[in-house]
Amino acid sequence: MGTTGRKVGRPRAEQRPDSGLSARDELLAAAAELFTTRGYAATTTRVVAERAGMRQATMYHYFRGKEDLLAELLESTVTPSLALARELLADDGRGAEERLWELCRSDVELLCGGAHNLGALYLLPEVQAERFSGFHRVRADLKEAYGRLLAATEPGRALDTCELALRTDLVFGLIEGVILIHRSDPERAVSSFAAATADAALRIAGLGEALPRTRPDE
Amino acid sequence: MGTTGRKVGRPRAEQRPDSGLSARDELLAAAAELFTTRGYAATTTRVVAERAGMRQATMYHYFRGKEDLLAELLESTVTPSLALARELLADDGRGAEERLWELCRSDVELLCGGAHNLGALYLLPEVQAERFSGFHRVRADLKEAYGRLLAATEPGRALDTCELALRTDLVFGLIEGVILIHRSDPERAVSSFAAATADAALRIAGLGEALPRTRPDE
DNA sequence: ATTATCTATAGATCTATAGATAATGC
DNA sequence: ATTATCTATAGATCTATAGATAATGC
Repeated sequence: MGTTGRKVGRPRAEQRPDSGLSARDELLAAAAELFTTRGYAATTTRVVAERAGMRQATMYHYFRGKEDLLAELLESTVTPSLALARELLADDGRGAEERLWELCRSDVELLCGGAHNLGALYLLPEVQAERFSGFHRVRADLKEAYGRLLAATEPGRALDTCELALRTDLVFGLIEGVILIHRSDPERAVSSFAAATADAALRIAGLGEALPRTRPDE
Repeated sequence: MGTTGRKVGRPRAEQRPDSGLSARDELLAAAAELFTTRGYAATTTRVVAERAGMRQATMYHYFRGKEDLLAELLESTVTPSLALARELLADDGRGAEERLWELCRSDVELLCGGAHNLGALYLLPEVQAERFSGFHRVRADLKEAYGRLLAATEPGRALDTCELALRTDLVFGLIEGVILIHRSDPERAVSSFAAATADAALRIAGLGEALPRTRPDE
C-alpha cells in the first residue's frame, strides 16, 4: 500500500524517485534522522516534511503534530524490545544469564543498527515529558524484565533488593546510553559491538566470567 | 564582587532577595537547570534571564548569546575533571586501577551532584556541534587519560590496542551517560552511588575483583 | 466522492540590537 | 563617566489551520 507511485490525490510539487516507503513512513524516517542528529526542539516540521518530499502542511495529513512523530518513534523502538524480553522471560530452557546477555545484545543492535541511530532518541530531554507516558509504561515493563532476568541468575539470587535494583539500573543505563559509546567510534561493526556491550553489561551485573561466549554468529 | 546588593546601574524591574551569586553566575545557574531539564533548543533566553531575576535583553550584557551559556557550562564541567585526571596520571604512588576508580567516582559525583544534574548537558544533541569544539578538545584529553590509566593496569597491559579502545569507550560511555542511571532513582545518595558506579566501571574494564574497596568515606 | 496534496496565512513566538534610563563613582 | 539595567522592536522564524486544487474511483 502506497509503495509504488501513489496515484490518487494532487501531485506533489517536487517529484522524486519513489523510495518504496509510504508517505507516512517517509515522514517517520525523516523525523528519526533529524531528531537524533539535531534534536527534537531544533527540528522544524518544515524540514521533516520537506525531507520526506512534501510541503510542511501536508505532514498534518498523516500526524496530528510533531509530538506524535516522536511518540510513534519511541514506541516503535521499545515495543519489539519488550516483545523479545517477554519471550526470553518465558523461555526456561536456557539459563537466566544467557538470556540476559541475549536481551542486551539485541537491544544494542536495535538502538545502534539501522539507518538512523534510534538510540539517540532516548537521550532527548523532551522524552521525559508526561506526553510520552505510553513509551514510559512500555519502557518500565522492559526494565522490569531486565530486573527479573538479573534476579534469576545464579549470583543474582544472593543479592538483596536494593543491590539488585542498583545493578538493574546500571545495566539498563548502559544499554539505554549505548549510543554515546557507539558515537565515539561509529566505524566499529554493530554486531560485534553489540556482543561486546552485552559482555560488559554482564560484567557490570557481576556475572562476568561464567560464560565465554564472546563472539556471536556473523 | 557583585555578591551583596549591586548598587551601580539602573535598578531591576522586579527586586528579589539577594542570592549571593553574581548576576552572571545566576544566569549560568538558571541556564544549567533549564538546559538540563527542558533541553537547549526548548529553553528561551527570556526564561533564562527571568529566572535569573532580570529582563531578557539584560542577559546580553553578560553573554554574547545562548550558545555562550552552554559553552561555558560544558567547559566548566569538564575542565576540573581533566585537572584531576592529570593529577592522577602523574601520581605514581598508587596503582593504576585505584586511580582509575577514583577518577570515575569523582566524575560521577561531579555529574550527578550539585544542584542541577550537569551530566544531562552531555546528552543534549546540540553539544555535538562544531561550535563547542573547545569543550570537545578538553573532553578528548579526558578520555585519553581514561585510556592511559586503563592501559596502565595489570590486566590492561595484556590487551591489544583495539580491545583497549573498546574498553575505554565502554567505561567512558558509562560515566558520560551516568545521569540516565541517576535519573532512574534520584533518591539514592550520590556519594554511595558514585562509588558503586566506579565499581561497575572497573568491572566493565575487566578489572573487577582485585580491590575490595566498595564503600568510600561518608 | 474521495484522496493527497498544495498555497496562504494567522497568531505566536524568539533572538538580538538600538537606544533610553537610573543608579553610583569621581 | 560608567555601569547595569530597562523598554521597544525589527526581522525571522515556526506551528497549525483554512480552504483550494488536481489527481483517481465509481
